[in-house]
Amino acid sequence: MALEIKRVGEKKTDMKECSTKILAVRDALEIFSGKWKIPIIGALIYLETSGFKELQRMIGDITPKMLSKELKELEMNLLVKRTVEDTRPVTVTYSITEYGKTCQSVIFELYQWGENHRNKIKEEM
Amino acid sequence: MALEIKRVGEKKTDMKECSTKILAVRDALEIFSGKWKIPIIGALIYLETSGFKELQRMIGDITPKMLSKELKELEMNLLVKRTVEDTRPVTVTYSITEYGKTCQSVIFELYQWGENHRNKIKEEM
DNA sequence: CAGAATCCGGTCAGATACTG
DNA sequence: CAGTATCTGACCGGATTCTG
Repeated sequence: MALEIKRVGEKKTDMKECSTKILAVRDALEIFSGKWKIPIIGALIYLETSGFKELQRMIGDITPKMLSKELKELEMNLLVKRTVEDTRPVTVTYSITEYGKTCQSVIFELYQWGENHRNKIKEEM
Repeated sequence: MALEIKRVGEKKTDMKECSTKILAVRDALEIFSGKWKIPIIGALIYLETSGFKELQRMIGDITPKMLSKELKELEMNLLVKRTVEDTRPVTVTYSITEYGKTCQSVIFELYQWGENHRNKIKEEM
């Protein structure tokens, strides 16, 4: 199970081991958080490949600045591939990488939990 | 699979349905993001029940303001229960709820993906 | 002990305008 | 088309101090 900590041994060891795990969780969280990461990933999975403007239209409200920034981060994390074709004017296409597709399972977990949570919270009111 | 969008029918319908899903994902993300949520949940799963100061010591660097704020949010989301015992001085204990434990699976998914991602990124350098 | 109140710098993200 | 540049208000999170 998550964050399970053996109750044997000393506390400090356990908490240290735990901190390392927490770092991994935070890494994952950071990659997906921000207002636009998930929409972008979703759109790219849907479109498979897309230009900048097309992507912007698909997502809706995002400003070019934000789109550019988020795409850079996703690219750094190897989830998205940016390709420049040397036409005139230059054609730039973005596509999701095979590796990028592996995050679908995490996103799906988040979706399920979130969906369930919404109902839970509503019930309680 | 996550964010799967049926390729039949019209785009607008699909994207709208997709937006709703994205909201659920964002809800989940919001609950776990912030610098301290995961450490707090982890500590509470470990301690099962704890006082404010004890929790603060366990987590390490967190200021009382942050701890207080995060605990309130977790309580609002039914993940944490706050109990006040009418002793003198008052004893306040925090514990994880049964429902709170259900997020372990999500956190574990995040942990696994994050851990794997760290290696992936290292490889690439 | 269990917090609340205040101050404050840094980052986030939107609006707008501009470039090649 | 594919972005960059600048300005700005909002918010996050830390430090410190104070209360019952």
